Amino acid sequence: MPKPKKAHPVTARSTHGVTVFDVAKLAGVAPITVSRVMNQPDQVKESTRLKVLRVIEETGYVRNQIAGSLASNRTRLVAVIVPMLTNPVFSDTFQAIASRLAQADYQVLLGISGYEAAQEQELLEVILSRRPDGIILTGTLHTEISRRRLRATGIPVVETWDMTDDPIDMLVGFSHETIGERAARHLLAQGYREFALIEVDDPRGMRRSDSFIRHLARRGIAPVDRQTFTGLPTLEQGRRGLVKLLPRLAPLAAGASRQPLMIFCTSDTLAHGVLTEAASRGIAIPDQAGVIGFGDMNFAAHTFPALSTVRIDGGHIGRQAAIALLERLKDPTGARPVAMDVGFTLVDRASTRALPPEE
Amino acid sequence: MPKPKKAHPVTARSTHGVTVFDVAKLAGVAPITVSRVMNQPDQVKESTRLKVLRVIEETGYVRNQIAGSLASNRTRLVAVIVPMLTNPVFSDTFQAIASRLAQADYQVLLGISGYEAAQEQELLEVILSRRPDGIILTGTLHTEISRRRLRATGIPVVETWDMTDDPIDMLVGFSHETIGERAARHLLAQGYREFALIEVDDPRGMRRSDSFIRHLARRGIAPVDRQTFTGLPTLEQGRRGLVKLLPRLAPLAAGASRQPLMIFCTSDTLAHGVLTEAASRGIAIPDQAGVIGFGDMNFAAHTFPALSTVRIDGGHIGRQAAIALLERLKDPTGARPVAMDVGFTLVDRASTRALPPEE
DNA sequence: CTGAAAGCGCTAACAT
DNA sequence: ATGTTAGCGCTTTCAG
Repeated sequence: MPKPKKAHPVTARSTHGVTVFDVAKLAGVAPITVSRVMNQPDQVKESTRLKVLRVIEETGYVRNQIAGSLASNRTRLVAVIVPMLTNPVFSDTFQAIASRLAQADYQVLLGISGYEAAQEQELLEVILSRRPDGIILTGTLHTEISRRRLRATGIPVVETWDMTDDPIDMLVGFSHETIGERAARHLLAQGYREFALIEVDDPRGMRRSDSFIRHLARRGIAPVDRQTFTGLPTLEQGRRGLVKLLPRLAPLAAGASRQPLMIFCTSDTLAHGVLTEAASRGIAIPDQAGVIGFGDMNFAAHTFPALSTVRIDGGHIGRQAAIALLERLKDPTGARPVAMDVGFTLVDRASTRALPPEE
Repeated sequence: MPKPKKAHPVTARSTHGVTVFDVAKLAGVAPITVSRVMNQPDQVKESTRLKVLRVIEETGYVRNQIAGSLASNRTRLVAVIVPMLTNPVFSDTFQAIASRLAQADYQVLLGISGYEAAQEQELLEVILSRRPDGIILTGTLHTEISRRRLRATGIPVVETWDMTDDPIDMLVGFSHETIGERAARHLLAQGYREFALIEVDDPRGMRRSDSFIRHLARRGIAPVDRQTFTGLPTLEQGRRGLVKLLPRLAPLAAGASRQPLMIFCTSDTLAHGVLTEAASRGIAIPDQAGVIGFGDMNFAAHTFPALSTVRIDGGHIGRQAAIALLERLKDPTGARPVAMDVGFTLVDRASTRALPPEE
């Protein structure tokens, strides 16, 4: 007598669940046919398909994707690493990615890196062990080990929120350098001639700053007063930044006629702090000083005065990243390189203004 | 001659990767020992452990959690379903959950329900097929099928952002009814005697509204002018809501002395719309009308005037939910029921004020 | 269009 | 402290 299989002993091994074998037996077909009903329904005759579907319904069978993934070597899982979800620009990106991928029956595995390349590397280790079909990263600043590992796996990767000449694989973002330069051009065109800068020591933001200053220097404006803080940007730092810049504003307070100072902040949060401190000190924005931020966070339009800023469309980045990845997953062989610049928008609100031409 | 195993043929079946067998052979141990080095390092003698770790390092072995999960029937995956990530309160909750779980070596699988119980049910299907070790849901409004399925699986479930007498399993949230009542009490104590309500047809928000009105009625104040809109709350709806309430404000505009109208909004976004419309019409807040919102979204403190509201600490909910789940996962047998009310805070800002006692 | 056989890579259970 | 055996539940491959 052959030993009975599927005895469902109560151990950690068994899930007591209905399996394809159970469904197959009840439907009078082979397990593989049940599998086909779920994965390639077109290849199954309608009558058989309906029969199987009815049994699935009756038994309450829930497929086991774990087993399926192991056998097929595809997980329908995409891992997304984001620095921080409490920043609305990233949650927009993430939501867009998840929505677009869900439409194509992919699920999203989240990792939060906290802006740390080292933490990202650890996350990647865990993530790779789950064999995602694709990976979407934020930024292009990864450890060399991360880059090597990712390239070695051959898993499609999309880097977002930045541009680089040496992407791991695909790329959807914008150029921090271009933002710095375009902002400088724009503010010069508006008539500003005096500049200061408030930033935190985030490398991406500093690339905007550097580019901003570089362009000003080319136009003969240097040096720029640069207040650099440490860590994630806070309102408090913006306030302190303005306090440090007070000497630059003093001459006007004394009645001397002069151009307003333009304060370039690498984050809306810092800029918001500047506005707050200015209000508390009776410094008139934009008359005594102009302020521009970065991100167009949801409060930017509602500060007083409303904040001029650089808008990044996080949702758009997410959608494009998802689309690029899906394209590749659909046709892994036709791997054209993807490097999409989604650009940005300079948003003029009340915290800056066009100045009358100089005498 | 025995047929050779592990020939790594180039097919969809093989991943060409290093496996535990390869590592085991090179380290001169059995595969299970390699497994133990990764999962129960304490059970392996230090010398063997180091030997195995070195081989792992040298070969660049990346473990396959898919296979591990199938064999051990544990995935170290927690599924989280959120209505919408672009709402900061939910991204706070989600981030807190992901961070806390990551500390305990669990990864997070995201699902976005778009506030739809039907969509949630479909998501659940996909999610259950991945056999998560735990599930965290937003709200308690699920389809009956979802509830049954979840109970049937025996997977630990945490419902959040609400209270109910009949949870699926664990519960971490607050009572919408209590909020309505407490808000009514508070505003009555401040001296308000006339009330209106702007809401959207979200069931959770309407439970706050109903409770608010019920309490006012008990104090002899009825009926309350109730403006109900459809869909997700927008600033625009708030503006239109105030327009509809203009007749209630007219007598005061005509010079008659009377109490300001108190406008209870089920969302900060609606309340913000009211403030915006009021500003554009020269209606004085809080003198002619008081406004209170819900959520304490990040703009609430920065509107003009600053918005009074009901604060929910989304991060706290997320952390507590994660902790409750981890506790259960650590000791599945000692399953005490969890039903934690995290409460809320009434935040008084400039859009409401204590009125002088009536004559 | 359907099926039989053979794993995918790992770990539970039971030795030793 | 380590090893042997036997799957976990599905899908690829190769035949009909």
